[in-house]
Amino acid sequence: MDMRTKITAASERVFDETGFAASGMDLLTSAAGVSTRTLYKHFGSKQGLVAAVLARRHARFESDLVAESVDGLFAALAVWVDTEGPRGCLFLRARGEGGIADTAVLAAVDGHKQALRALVDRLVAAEAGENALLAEQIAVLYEGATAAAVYRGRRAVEAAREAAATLMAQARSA
Amino acid sequence: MDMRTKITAASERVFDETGFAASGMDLLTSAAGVSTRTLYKHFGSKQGLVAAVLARRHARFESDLVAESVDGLFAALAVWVDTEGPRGCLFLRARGEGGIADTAVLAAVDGHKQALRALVDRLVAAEAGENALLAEQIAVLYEGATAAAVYRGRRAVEAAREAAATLMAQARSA
DNA sequence: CGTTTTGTAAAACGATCGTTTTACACTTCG
DNA sequence: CGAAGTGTAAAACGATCGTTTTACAAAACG
Repeated sequence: MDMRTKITAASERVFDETGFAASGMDLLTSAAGVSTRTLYKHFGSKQGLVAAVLARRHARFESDLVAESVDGLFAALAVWVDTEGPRGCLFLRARGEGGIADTAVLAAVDGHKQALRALVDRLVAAEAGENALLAEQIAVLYEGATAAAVYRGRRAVEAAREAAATLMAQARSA
Repeated sequence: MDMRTKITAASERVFDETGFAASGMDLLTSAAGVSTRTLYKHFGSKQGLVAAVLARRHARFESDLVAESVDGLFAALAVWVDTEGPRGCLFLRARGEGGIADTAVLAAVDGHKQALRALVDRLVAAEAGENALLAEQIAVLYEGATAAAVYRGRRAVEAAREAAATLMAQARSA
């Protein structure tokens, strides 16, 4: 495993569990098992590391969420919540912390959300035809399941999954 | 206006716009127009101020969201987003920052979310009878609208509102 | 073999953090 | 009047922050 992967993998976990601002460089380097100097050689700054972690998160998101249906999207989210734990959307959390939300971070958040939206659009269109409102509703359900799972756990994802199925069926029959 | 209100009102805005960890005490005191000493006399610590701000937020939430229907709940959220701006749920953001999420903060988050859930339960029961799954779905839509509005704006709230209406109608006719 | 690269360990940098303290002004009220 | 209470202004506290630097080890490669 190369250094960049080793460091971003460990940092992703630390940021996710501890928060961005609250994760100091000492914690990040010791979690990755590398020296301060090595980390700075590869990422330049903490903001650079944050951007790299968000890029990794997005790549992981895209490889894990290979859903071919709206229902499969929520099934994949349920698996993610079970295996990674329910800690909300890391992109929105980064954005919400403001102090670390520089231009690169904001661009990473926008890119991720646009990709997610494009996926939802495609799945909805395949099952119920082009329907911008329905796609927005499914996307809101997905976002809500991610956020609500933080304090409601698996139930939130399952409820969102069933709500999505109801909305899709309703749109298909109309 | 008494000191506690003056300080918590200004701090709520600062925390919301800047993030918790990224808002230093200097920024908070100057935004409130008070001295460092006065702030510490009233709140003891930054964590104490955060807890007081979350308590104020919850009180404001309860007085603004006097909804008597599920649809009214989303209508009130639309007004909130229009007037306050879409910056996500302040409670989940506080929780997500980890570094400031002490026991008091976690308790404030839980209390707020349980109150929100109780409100949804009551509104759903009044319109469609006791229905735990439906209430969970409406709550997820509400949470999703709050989160998605950060990058989708008003549209997310309107989509959630219509999705909730569809789910409520479906449940009422079943 | 000698140089370059890539890494570690650890000290040190200035800046900023949350917090405390010192010193002083203005009410309030017995 | 005089004491207590509440406020401001500003310096200073030690701790920690992100970052840079110094010193050195081990492998890679011409």
